[in-house]
Amino acid sequence: MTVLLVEDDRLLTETLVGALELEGHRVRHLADGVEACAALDAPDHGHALILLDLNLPGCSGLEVLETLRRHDNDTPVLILTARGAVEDRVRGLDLGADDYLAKPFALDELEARIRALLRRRERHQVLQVGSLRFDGLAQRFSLADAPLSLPPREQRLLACLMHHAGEPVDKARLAEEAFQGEPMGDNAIEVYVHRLRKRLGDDGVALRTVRGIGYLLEAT
Amino acid sequence: MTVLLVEDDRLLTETLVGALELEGHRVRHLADGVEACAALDAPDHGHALILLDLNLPGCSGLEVLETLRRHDNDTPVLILTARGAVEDRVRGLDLGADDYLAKPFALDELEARIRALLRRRERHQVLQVGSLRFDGLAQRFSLADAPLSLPPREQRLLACLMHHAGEPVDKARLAEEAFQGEPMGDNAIEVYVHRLRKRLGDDGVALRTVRGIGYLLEAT
DNA sequence: AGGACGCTGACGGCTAGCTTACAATTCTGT
DNA sequence: ACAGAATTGTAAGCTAGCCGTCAGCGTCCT
Repeated sequence: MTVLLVEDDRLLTETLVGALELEGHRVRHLADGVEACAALDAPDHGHALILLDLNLPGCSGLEVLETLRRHDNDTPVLILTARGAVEDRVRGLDLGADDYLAKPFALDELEARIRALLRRRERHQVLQVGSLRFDGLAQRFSLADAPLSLPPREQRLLACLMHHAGEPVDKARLAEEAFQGEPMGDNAIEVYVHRLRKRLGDDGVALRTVRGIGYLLEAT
Repeated sequence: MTVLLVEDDRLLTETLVGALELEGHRVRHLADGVEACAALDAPDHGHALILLDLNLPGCSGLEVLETLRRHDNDTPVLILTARGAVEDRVRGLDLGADDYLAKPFALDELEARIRALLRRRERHQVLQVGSLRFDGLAQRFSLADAPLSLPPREQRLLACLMHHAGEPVDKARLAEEAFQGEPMGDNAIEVYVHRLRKRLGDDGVALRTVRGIGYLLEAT
């Protein structure tokens, strides 16, 4: 899962992207409020955390946040705001932001808050479908109580399917959530699904294809 | 199912009622907050959707909404509010409204939101006719407790028929709702109905034809 | 009877999805 | 740094089964 950074200051953006990637996060960046609203329009957009500047071109960060919460999306949001803009901060928290940080801030401080938010989130993330389990904290899978090691892309794909276990997920969505817009061949998803199926075998969990719709993970 | 419109502006009301009925909705209208509270007092008031103006005589729309949710009623609510009344809007969403629209708005926009809300609702609904069930979330059918896998067009056709179970649906409507204006032979619906009948067999549900009118799905 | 409407089975084009193979890239251990 | 292994992206062929159409037949109404 990636971190979404919504920030228009170019210098700060570069600093943050660098620092976050060094910490091992994958980062997606948007500089415009309208763009951000659009990107967050899908019910599940595949971000683990959103860093949100309130002072944006296009539409304000508060509107972005409002849009997000209106979609019943509870992705943790950390607000970045100018020191002294108390009012905005308060409104942000009212709208369901999870934390805030006043600029300028120390990078260490930011990283600590991010870790805290992600930990809080992931602790809830032990998913199970049939005999397949996913430990969100350790980012590891096990199948029939045996650890299952997967290459990164297959991990992300499977995690995404587990998140939506029991309901079909269409390919476009899988591509977006698991591979975050990285360019890819038109049958890449199919190939990965094929590889995943080989690994999963027939051990109490099935990756069914729903023709014309997408794929669906379910217990057997 | 009907749409309930709670709105005191007479002109707007007339426009909306006209537009909604043109879209095929049955509309009930109340102009007063107190009346609305009373009407929504029953746990199931039989409305599919509520369009709620916040600025009402009697008692405010927010109170209506609060009443509604206090009764554990999760009917989708779309708030209509004056542009700029951000605070009310936010409170509305907090109280469990599903969406809002700032006046003045384009009718197209309203209709799009309504469709979205109703669709979202349907997606989480489980329909049942005789021994035939449709799980809206998983987009899957089961017949006599056995999973029934259908090709996409047949799925859409059957879903549409189940949605109007017990009442006849004419072919033009089926074509429109299930196939969304895609071009098709004049015989296509009949062929699909035929294929569906073969799959459904005689397992407690029948797809009767009402000559000159259309088709009708019912339990046997 | 005659016509309109609906039913049914069959056929062929076509597309979505599956599978395999292979080259490019990245990872890993020495 | 190097070789070998694993992962990744792409292409190509294959298949099942969906989709649309048609022609022929049955059924209902007047």
